Amino acid sequence: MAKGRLPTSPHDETPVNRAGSAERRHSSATGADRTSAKRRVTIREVANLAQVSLGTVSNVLNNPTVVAPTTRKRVLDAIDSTRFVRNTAAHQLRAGKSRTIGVVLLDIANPFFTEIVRGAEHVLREQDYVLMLCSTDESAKREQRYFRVLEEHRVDGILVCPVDSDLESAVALVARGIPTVLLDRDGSSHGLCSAAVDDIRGAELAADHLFELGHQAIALVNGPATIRQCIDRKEGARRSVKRAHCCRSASLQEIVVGALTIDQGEGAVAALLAAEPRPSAVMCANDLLAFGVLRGLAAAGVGVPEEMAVVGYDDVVFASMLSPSLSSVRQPKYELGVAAAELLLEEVTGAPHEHRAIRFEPELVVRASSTPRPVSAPRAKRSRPG
Amino acid sequence: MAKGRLPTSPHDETPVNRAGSAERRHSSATGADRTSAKRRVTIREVANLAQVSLGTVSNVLNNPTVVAPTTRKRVLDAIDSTRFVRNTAAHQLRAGKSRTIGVVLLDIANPFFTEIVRGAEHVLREQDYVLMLCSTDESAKREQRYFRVLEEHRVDGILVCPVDSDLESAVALVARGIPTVLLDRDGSSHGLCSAAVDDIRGAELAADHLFELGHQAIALVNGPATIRQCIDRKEGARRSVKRAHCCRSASLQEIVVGALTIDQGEGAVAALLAAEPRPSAVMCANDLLAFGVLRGLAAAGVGVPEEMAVVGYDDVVFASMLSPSLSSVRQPKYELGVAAAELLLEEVTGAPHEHRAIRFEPELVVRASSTPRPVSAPRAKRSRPG
DNA sequence: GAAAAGGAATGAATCGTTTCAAATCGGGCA
DNA sequence: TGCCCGATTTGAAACGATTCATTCCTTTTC
Repeated sequence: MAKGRLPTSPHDETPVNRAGSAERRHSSATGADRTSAKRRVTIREVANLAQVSLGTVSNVLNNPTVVAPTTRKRVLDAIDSTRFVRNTAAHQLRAGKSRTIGVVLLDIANPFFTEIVRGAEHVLREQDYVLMLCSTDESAKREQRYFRVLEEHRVDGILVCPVDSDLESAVALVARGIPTVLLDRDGSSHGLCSAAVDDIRGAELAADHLFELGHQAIALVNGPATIRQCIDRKEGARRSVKRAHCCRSASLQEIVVGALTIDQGEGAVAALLAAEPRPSAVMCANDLLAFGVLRGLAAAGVGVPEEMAVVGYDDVVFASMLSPSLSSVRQPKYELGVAAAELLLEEVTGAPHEHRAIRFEPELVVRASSTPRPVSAPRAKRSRPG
Repeated sequence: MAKGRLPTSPHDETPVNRAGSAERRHSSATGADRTSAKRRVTIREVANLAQVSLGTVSNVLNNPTVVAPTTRKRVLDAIDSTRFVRNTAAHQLRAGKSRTIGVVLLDIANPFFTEIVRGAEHVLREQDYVLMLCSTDESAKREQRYFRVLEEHRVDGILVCPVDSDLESAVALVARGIPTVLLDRDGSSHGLCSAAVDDIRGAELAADHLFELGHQAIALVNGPATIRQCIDRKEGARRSVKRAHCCRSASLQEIVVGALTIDQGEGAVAALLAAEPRPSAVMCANDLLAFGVLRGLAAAGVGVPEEMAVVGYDDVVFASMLSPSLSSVRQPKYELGVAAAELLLEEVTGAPHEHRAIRFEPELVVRASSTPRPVSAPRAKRSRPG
């Protein structure tokens, strides 16, 4: 059944001299535990032991107040001594709620998304929901498959950062009756709930910053134009160029890569350095791309920021620790997750609720990678205020 | 229902001037879509439309070969036109399999774990399993709660990196009949399946490296002694010290922090600099701690590696990009996830199977943070071979 | 032409809960 | 004593699939 071949990691393309592995078999036999897997305790056995009916046990579980205290205690004792564990599948089948939320995002290895997940998880855990986490790696096909699986599981709702810029896939979910909230993407145009950051504004901040530093030719290392964030960030940069152009020569070149990853960023450096006119500054559609660009520039011996200024997007936690530390557009990641989860919870619980789009403001954090040549700079200070 | 208060992120302790958020309400009403949520299509409706019995539809779904081609086509068409989506809860209730795997790990924001998850997900997705991802943040209580929830959901199996060093919690799972495989932790002593890396050996590599560079007093910034990895890595360091001690003066000081995070690492720097004798090198129980230590040292104006050499553990993808780039003990993360998932799959599918412990070898990657003062070093080269 | 064989399709029973109308109980009141 | 009422408890009917012993047809064989 299990394939013998190890799939190789897309994140570790050059598996140098892969460390060998050793196996150690234990003595314990296989069938033994499997057959001994005692049948699961059901509510019925609890009822028998406690000398009550099925309905009463169910009430103790779901409506404790309606059952007499002495009976309740008897039932609870029986639950303890039988080690009863409620079967969610049966519960769900009858009651129609699964207490499960699907979370579908672009890349689980991106710290930006894990921070969002933390926020969402915090809110949902308190209400006893559990998360089904799915990473699409920006593949629409895989997104489709995950939606299908989540629907089969009858999740109570879905938080999604969609792959495609048209919101069709998300709209389809809602049409099928699944409460859905967009993550990091505005849904007001399609009447969807969402928690997002103004990406156009964020990109404007980044580009304005570069133009203010005196750069004239800047490049944008961008992801696929199917992804909304990429479209918006390009639009923001374009607006900034237009404004800057009125008072001086300003140009924007776009370098499009296949995915928002470190490796793709590194791969973009060749094109970046070959561009005409050669840009003196580059902004990236996200931090992972910027990390890759920094790595590529270092390998090519191009000094940052002296020969090339770099600005990222997301301000993931590692951005401040790079060499050189990376200027970036900060998004309130954790709060984004919290807001989206609360919105979804409203829909799921059927609380009075209007669909709405929560929008956060981005904030530019300037660090060494775009700081005008400090020549004999003191040791880079922590850039985080406070 | 939803709390008004935003929970604050444990990863973002100083929420400077939190960006405000704006809401925009859409016109679409609330009740409307909720009520219009058409009842779900069942297998029965499909049967009616296709003019066959329930059993036949079920067979088309699960045993396509036993039903005649023309009938099969009729049923498949009916499934399409009714947009039927199988209800996993009902399936699970009767068939006893949930096609769901629980993954319980210490910290979802740690790139080390996300890379493991990628590996596991790759294997499990191919077999149509979906992951329930849970992050314990090193809290035994939360781990307990997650185990409970996963058991209620009748997951087919669990991949877990346990919080406590005694493997009680994991053993208990197995005793309750839930196939369980340990992640990044050897289970042979308790007859559990596991995929792990030899942490004692890894720590020895790191410490040996420092002693070979001529350091005599080294420190270990370590996490809670409840966590197995921390215990083993300390043991490895201790063995190395003992060996080094025979030919010269060698000492090891341990600084214990509360969790394996960047912030905790930064917080450990004060103790590190106050230690007597003052260490000239420090190894950390994982990379996130090392990141924090680097940040703290930079803030304190201590030069790395001249005044203090630093070595991390895990070699997460960002380690090579820091300032200075971080020496670290590499673990085959992705492969770890793959191996664990394949092991679990064996148990779950009931394939002939002995419990066994797969063990990978760690590998030291030396970078700038511990490279003997290169004085006028050329621009740091990519440290990754290849 | 009857019997046997085997391929397809059937549908009632079942999985473990929740739900809800009906039965039961125990006083309080006339 | 008899009746009524509210508080508890009961148990059968869902929920939506899967299973499997049967039934129903055709063919094949003798």
